Amino acid sequence: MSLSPPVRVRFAPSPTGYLHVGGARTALYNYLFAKRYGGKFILRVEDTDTERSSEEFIRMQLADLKWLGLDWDEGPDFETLKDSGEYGPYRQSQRQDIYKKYAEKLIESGQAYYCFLTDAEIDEQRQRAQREGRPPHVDSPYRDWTLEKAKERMSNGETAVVRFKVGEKKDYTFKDLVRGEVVFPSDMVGDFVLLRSSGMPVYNFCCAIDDALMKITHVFRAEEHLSNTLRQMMIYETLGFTLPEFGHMSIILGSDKQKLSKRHGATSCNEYKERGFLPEALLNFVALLGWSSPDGEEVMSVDQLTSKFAVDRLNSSPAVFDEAKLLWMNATHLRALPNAKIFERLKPYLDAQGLKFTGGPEWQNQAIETFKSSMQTLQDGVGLFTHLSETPIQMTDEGREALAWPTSRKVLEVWKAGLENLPGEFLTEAEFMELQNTVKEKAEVKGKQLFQPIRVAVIGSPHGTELKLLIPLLQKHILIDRAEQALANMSSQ
RNA sequence: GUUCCCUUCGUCUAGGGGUUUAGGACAGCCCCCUUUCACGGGGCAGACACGGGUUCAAAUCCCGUAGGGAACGCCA
Repeated sequence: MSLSPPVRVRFAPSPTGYLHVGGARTALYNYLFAKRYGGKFILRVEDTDTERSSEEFIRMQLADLKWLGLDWDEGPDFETLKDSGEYGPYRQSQRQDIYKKYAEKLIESGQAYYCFLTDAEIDEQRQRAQREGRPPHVDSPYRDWTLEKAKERMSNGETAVVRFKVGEKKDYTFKDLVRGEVVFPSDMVGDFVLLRSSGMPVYNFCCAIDDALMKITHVFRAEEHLSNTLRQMMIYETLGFTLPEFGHMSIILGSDKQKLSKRHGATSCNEYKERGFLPEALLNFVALLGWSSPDGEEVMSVDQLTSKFAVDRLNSSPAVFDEAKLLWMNATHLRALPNAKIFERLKPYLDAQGLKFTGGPEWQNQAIETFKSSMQTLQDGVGLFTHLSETPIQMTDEGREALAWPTSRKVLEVWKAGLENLPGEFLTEAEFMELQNTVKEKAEVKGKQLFQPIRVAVIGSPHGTELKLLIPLLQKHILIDRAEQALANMSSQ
């Protein structure tokens, strides 16, 4: 299916840090919409805030997007930052000539003007307006100055911002794809800044010009931009551009119902990546924050999301980011993967911890098969695989309790002796079962008195993976070392 | 303060006048499976913010109120 004119959507992050999960959702919806209707997904970098933006941040954002698999058709390359696409440059900091040209056009036609108001003056105006119960708009005395007069004042080096001259009061109406008809009275805003005194343009101005010049047909963005739409509509109107369609989705909240922010814990995609979340799970989860599938399905791949995506199922009320559900979503996506794939995904996380394993594909397969039901994240996998490495185990309090049982010493002594008598690098499941039986008879214990001390001597905790599956994954010498260690611990107490 | 947006189980949501004793998912609780922990299976509990209208009929439409959010920046 395709729409005419051809769909062009964009994601326009401002590079002031890692990609936020809210940004990921915005990017995803735009991406899905483009794919669904055979359109183009454009990436534009809104780096006009030179104080907070940096190339480093751009790279971080692009790397996060890349990790999520949300590939863009036009925009900077994620490594070289070199543009591809015919509507570039795609970084606003490199489009200043364009903005300047349009600003001059507006100044010359009297629809914008130079303003010399200082911060202090503006602040005072705002406070007075607040006190008197008026909207805190700037009321510039320079509004009606002639261009000559303003230029004269600037000729001695004084700088000025360029403000848009808001016209006579009227209503601006548009049909929001998510919210339906939205009406803004024009006096909702005062004369707003187009160009900073440094000459650098401001968000609303660039955004309007770029969306128009880049032939963007649909703008899906967060609700916080809803009221910006008014200013952008004014710019579109005076410049004679055709308005794109807008869809403002609800914001994402933290568990305290406040806008999701750092104090809620992880908010950046990168943090979720590091904590071992799968990109497809994170995408699936955020997709459901404000959108639902027509068939009620919840667990979906990006391809399935693409084929089911439609704007009429976008929800306009805010959604709380529930990490418990994300965890479940991640576990579900993880378990759906073939074992070899899971290992492949886990590998970088193991490497990062310096964990090396000599086991081949069959060993890897067995290990994943054994552990996957208790993994929610890849980091859980790291913890589990650590048990299989030479890394010394961490003893839990419960573990110590189990070792303190009167029968535990005998169990471990027999266990260790039995291990030492066995040939080969690894135990087979059958060998383990036999040895466990020997321990049972010689130590005269059964049930948890039998297997919990053994498990503690292997992983440090009485709870965990079934022993007959776990033991064959461990090299015998590691098992012996750990049995010795456990026995040593017992004597020292 | 002004303008705009939002309001269904704890959370994400379905439902958009009668099909609803308001459905599903996560979390919670219980049971089964299980020599532990998980996984898996089954079950229980849990919501239409409030007040007015419109209508034979309202979770659904309208108006208020309350609560939350956004914007009013030389942030985006």
